[in-house]
Amino acid sequence: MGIDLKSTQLFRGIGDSDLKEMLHCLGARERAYRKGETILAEGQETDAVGVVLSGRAIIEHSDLWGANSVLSNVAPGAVFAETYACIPGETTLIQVTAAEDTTVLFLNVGKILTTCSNACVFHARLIRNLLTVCASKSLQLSRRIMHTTSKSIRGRLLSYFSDCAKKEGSYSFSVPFNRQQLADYLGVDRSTMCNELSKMQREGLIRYERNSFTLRESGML
Amino acid sequence: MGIDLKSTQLFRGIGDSDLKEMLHCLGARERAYRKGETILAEGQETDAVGVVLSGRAIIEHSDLWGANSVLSNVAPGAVFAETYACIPGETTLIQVTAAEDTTVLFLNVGKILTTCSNACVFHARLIRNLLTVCASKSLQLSRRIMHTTSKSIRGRLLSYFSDCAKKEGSYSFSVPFNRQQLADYLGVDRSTMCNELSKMQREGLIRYERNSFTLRESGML
DNA sequence: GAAATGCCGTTGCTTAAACAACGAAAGGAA
DNA sequence: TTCCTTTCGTTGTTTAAGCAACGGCATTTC
Repeated sequence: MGIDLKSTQLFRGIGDSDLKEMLHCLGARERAYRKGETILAEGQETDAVGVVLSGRAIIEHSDLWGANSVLSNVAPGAVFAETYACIPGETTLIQVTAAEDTTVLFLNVGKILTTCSNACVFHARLIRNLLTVCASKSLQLSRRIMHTTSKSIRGRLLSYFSDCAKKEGSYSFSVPFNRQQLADYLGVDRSTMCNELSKMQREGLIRYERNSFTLRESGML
Repeated sequence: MGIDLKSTQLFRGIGDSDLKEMLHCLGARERAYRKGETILAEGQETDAVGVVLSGRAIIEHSDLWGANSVLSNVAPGAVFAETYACIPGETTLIQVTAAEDTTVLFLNVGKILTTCSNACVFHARLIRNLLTVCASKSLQLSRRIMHTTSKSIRGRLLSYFSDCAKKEGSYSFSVPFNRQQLADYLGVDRSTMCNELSKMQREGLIRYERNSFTLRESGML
C-alpha cells in the first residue's frame, strides 16, 4: 500500500472502519501499473477519480505536432483526473503515465455523489472533500496564472514574493523551490532570473540567501 | 431579476417549483449593490458562493504595491467565489466589485452540502452542479496555462490553435476573441502577435481571415 | 582525500518580443 | 452619404529575455 488513506486530502476526516465499508460501498477498484504504462490516455472520457496509492504518476500533455510537456507529477495520496471526472462528457486533454511501478485506486464520481446519501455521515464528508480537492486545484492554478501575468521577470518575482509574504504574514519567508524550479514555475530562464534577483538585491528591493528571502521596507513605499 | 436561474450552470436540470422551495430551504439571500460597490473584499473568508442575477461584477487582484489587474468579469448567471467558499478557512486573493448596479444571490456552501440531503433529488443535482462549476473553472485555467507555457508567440498561438482544432474536430475553426483579446489571453503584445500571424500565413502554416482560421496540412508534418 | 555531481551566480552575445506610431479597412450612427 | 470609432496589419526602434558557457561552492560518493 504505502499510504494511509485517511491522511489524504480526499479521505480526510473519515474513520478507518467507515473507510473500509465506504470503499466497498462505492465499488472502488484498485489496479497496478508497470513503470511507463499508460494509466489514462488522452482524449478519453472518464467517470472516475484516481488516487495514487504507491509509486508515482506523471501528467503530461502533447500538442498536435507531438511535442509533449510534463505538467506535474502525482505523489502517493494525491488525486488526479478529478477535473475530467467531475464534468460529464469532457474528454481528457492530458495523459497520465506511471513513472514507476504504481498502484492506483479508482473511485466513480457518480457513485460518490449519489449512492447511500441517506444515512452515512462520512459520505457527506467525502463529497465535501472532493469539492475541496477541486477548489484547491483551481486556487493553485489561479496563483500560478497571477504570478505569470507580468511580462517582466521582476514583475513575476515580486508577484510571487508578495504572495509568499502575505501567506507568511511577514516580509521574511522561504520558498519551497530551488532556482531552477522557481524559474520553471514562473516560466522564465533560470540564469536570467538569477541575474534579476541580484540586481534587485543591489537595488535594495530584497535580501536573500539561498531560499530565504526578505522584502525590504524601502521597496514597499 | 434579468436571468433565468434554471438556465445557469449551477441550477441546470432543476425544475422551477423545486427551485423556489430549494432556495428557501438553503437560506439563499439576495442583495443589491450600486455601481463601484465592493461585493467581496480581499483577504476575507467566505462560506458562500455568489450568483450574479443582474448587472455585472469584476474580479480583480492587487499586489503588495497596490497595482491591480482585472482577472475576469462575471456576467449574469455566472458564479463567483466558489473556489474560496469550497475551501474552509481560505481567504480571498481577489476582490469582487460591481461594475454596474448589480444584484447577487448568495448561497451558503455548507448548507448546499448538508441540509436536507435525505430526500431531495434536486439537491443532489445541485451538489453535482457545484462540483461541475469548480471543475470547469479548473479546466479553463489549465487550458490557459497550457497555452501560455511556450516562450514564443508562435508556440502559444499553435498551442491554442491546436486546442481549437481538436475541439472543433477540424482544421478549420473560428475563435471567440478579437485580436486584442486573443493577445491578452495568450499574454503577448497585440501588434507583435499580428506580425507573427502574418508571418505564419506567409510560411503556409495557417490561413486566416478575421476570426476564421485553418491550419494547413503542410504545417502538420 | 579525490572525484563527481548539483546548484548558484555571473558574463557576453543573440534574438525575439515589447512598444509606439501610423494608415487602411470595416462597421455603426447621424 | 459622411463622420466617427474600432479593429487590423505593418513598420522601425528599443529593450529585455533567452541562451550558452563558465567558475565557485557545497554536498555526496567512492
